[in-house]
Amino acid sequence: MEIIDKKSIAKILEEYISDLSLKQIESLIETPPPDFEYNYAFPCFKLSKILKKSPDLITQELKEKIKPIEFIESINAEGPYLNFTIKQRPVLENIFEFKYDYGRIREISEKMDKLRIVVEYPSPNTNKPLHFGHVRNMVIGKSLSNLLEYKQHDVFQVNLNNDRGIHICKSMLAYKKWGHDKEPNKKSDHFVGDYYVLYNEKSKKDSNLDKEAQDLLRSWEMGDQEVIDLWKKMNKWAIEGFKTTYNKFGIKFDKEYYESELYLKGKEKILNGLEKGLFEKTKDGAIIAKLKEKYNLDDKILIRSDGTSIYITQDIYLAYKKKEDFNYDRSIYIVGDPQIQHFKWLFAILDLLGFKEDNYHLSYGMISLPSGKMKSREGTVVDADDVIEEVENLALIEVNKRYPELENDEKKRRAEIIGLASVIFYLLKYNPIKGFVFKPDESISFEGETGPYIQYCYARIVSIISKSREKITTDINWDLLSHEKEKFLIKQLVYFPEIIDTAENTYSIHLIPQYLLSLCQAFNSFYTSCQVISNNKELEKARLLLIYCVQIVIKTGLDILGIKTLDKM
RNA sequence: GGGCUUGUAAUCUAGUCUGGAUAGGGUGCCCGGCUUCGGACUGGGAUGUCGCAGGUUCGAAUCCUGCCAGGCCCA
Repeated sequence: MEIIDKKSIAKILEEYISDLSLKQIESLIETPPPDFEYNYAFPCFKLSKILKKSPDLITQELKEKIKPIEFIESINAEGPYLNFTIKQRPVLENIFEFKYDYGRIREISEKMDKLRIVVEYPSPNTNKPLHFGHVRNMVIGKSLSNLLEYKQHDVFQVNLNNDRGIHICKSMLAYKKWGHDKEPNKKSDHFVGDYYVLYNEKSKKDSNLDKEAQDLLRSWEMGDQEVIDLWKKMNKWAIEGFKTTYNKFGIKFDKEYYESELYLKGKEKILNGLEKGLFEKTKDGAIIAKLKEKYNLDDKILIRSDGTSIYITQDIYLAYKKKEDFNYDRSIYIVGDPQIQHFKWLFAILDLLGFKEDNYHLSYGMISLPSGKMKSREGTVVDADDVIEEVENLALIEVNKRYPELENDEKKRRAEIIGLASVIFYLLKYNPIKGFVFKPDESISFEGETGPYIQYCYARIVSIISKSREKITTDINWDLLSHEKEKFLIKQLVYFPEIIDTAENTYSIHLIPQYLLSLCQAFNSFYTSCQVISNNKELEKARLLLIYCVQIVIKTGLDILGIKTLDKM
């Protein structure tokens, strides 16, 4: 067994290039444009500068020096590029042998270090249901967790419920005034959210309400039993409602934190830091962190002059708490980009306190509507559950069109899987840094670069395999996979492990959907020009192996994204 | 006022970290492909000042500087 990837190519080159390190060589290796048959290319421009020779000449010389390698089909000098073509056989043999592990073939064979990683998401407020922005957060958090787990790390998924503060008091006040002790007659987080919207409607006309909400918050802080009971009841509804939505996406938390239990904590850490001279006290008595010199950040107030602490104090506490709970090597926060500054401060202050852990804020852009920002207080949001339901209904219509005779339960099962795939894939295929405008009609589709496109490809493969009477084996005539489409398809398969690797190292989940699209495009193109089942049984066996390998890779990729496959769709 | 970030065809987007082969895809538009394994598919075509202007370089969508526009954060 020979692992085939960029690293393997770099190792070969290392023997012949003394002027560059292995790492440098690896980072120079690139993937040639699609219509080149080569799998990898090494451009010799850098060497040309060092050696003061023309890149073309260096390429030529390298080509002549390099001895034949087991898994390399051919090495080609083309201008300044040294091109490598991989043999097909070891690629398909690796996939066939490693199956689901193919994407982590190095970790499995070389026993890499395991890390303990905490991923925190989606951390909602408990006064209103989840909206589409939360869905983006959830699918990023979930798929990243899946990816890290796939790469053999111990992953702990945690959630921070923002369950206290003025926002929840507003919902509580509205319920108190107009709720008449009703029990939820709909999904319970939506029930709670209705009162939040109601509050904001009423408060436009009645300015006293804001004062009453503040009073309610004060009573809560004083521990007024009646208020606490109401607060508990409504939070329970909200959180129970969320759980149903989390379940849809297969999300389960190892631990849930509650702001109400944390918000007073962290003060001692600050006071401790003050004693050690890490922070400063201003004239009016506030405590601040001076971060300009060391971190090039603005000063940050930690405790106000009236002694009340602010939001960041509890996050400082929570960082320590998570360390205590999970003894992590790395802690990742999935939080939207409005909070970028907040996390810069948080990490700087933690660093100042001597808490030198590997913290990372994975931020993502906000989703807005054609009419502008989503505003939950006005109810102008894309509701998470609504979108999911809508997409599932669309999928049901499609399933109905194709299979009117199916049992209703089966139709629904398929529609749910297809609909979710569409949503998840749509949210994960773009670079998370970009915000975007959600247009319901255009955004969720089943055609083109979509989840169902990938699922369809998978179902086609399943269908062919089930129709063939041949056994899938690596005992095939390797010379038969010579069609241009076959070569191109195998070329895509080679890249899977390093795509997974880059996705992990740079937290770039979107590389996986992008990769699956190119793989499936390659498959569909192969499909239209190459018949698998045929009278030529040797050819059938060879192609069967090929599509079986494609199936494994698709399945592995979709699994990481949290998308289910269907044998029939 | 300070900081972060985005700008690629009608439209959405990959590529930008680490400069390198013809800027890849999708939607929409035009013309094709099912008596062959699933047409949620596929073959071809038209559409580009890679925001603008300089600079660095043999070579810039990619790096640097300035400007313009959007988003966010801080004050």
